[in-house]
Amino acid sequence: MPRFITPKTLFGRRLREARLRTGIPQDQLGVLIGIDELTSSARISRYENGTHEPPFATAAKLAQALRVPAAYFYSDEDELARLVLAFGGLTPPQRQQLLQQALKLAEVAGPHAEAT
Amino acid sequence: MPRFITPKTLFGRRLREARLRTGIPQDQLGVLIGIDELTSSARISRYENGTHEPPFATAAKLAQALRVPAAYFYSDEDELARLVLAFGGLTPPQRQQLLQQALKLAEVAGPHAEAT
DNA sequence: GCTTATCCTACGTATTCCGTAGAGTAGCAA
DNA sequence: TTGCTACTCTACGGAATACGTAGGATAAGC
Repeated sequence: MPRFITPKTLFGRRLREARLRTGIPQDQLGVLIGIDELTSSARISRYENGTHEPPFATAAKLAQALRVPAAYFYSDEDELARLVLAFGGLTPPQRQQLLQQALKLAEVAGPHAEAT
Repeated sequence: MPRFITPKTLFGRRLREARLRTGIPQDQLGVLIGIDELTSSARISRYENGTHEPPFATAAKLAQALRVPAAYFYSDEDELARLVLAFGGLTPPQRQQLLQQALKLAEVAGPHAEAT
């Protein structure tokens, strides 16, 4: 069996990206979110490879463990993924500032676009 | 039975928010993503109320129908949700610009934060 | 070769979702 | 009031999916 299967899902790709950034193995990540050490590697592996898709509650725990917003795992476009990631590293006032910038750009783009 | 149950999940809350913004009923939304008209209201209702959680493929279709990034449904913080929403309404160059702004802010915030 | 660390997967069980069918609520008109 | 329509919710059983278990596969280092 191959050492690394290419993720078949967006979720799997993002999860692996985030996990490898931190450098921790699959089983350790599983334990971090409360999975029994015996089964944790299997679970994470299936998430990353895309054979199984976890419920959101699990995704949220993974996000917390990896220090990324949960929405990161579901960001289809890479630019959006990076934006979400950056947002997660900002202080509250910086987040406000970034949001204001986004809203201003959206106004110019087209008021028909959803930007409540 | 009450006319509107308060969503028990983040996904349900966001989905209802997005759907009501467009003003279309549950069954129409379901049909838009290819669900049979007979069953579509039931499905959407369960998603919104949080009794069931759809697979991501379904969430992606809903996002497309409602013209929001799929990540919007999984954005836990309201500010992030609005940011993602705004991003969805931008042109490619504007997205680039917004991302650059975010990365610059992230640098100042703390280089230890993940902002690759 | 052996050992260790890491990742993958087949099997059966458990959990969750889906389609069906129908009921509850609100609004409006006659 | 009654009836009609639009919209939303939910119980049930069958279908689909995830989970726990156990063990196999690969790569690196000794």
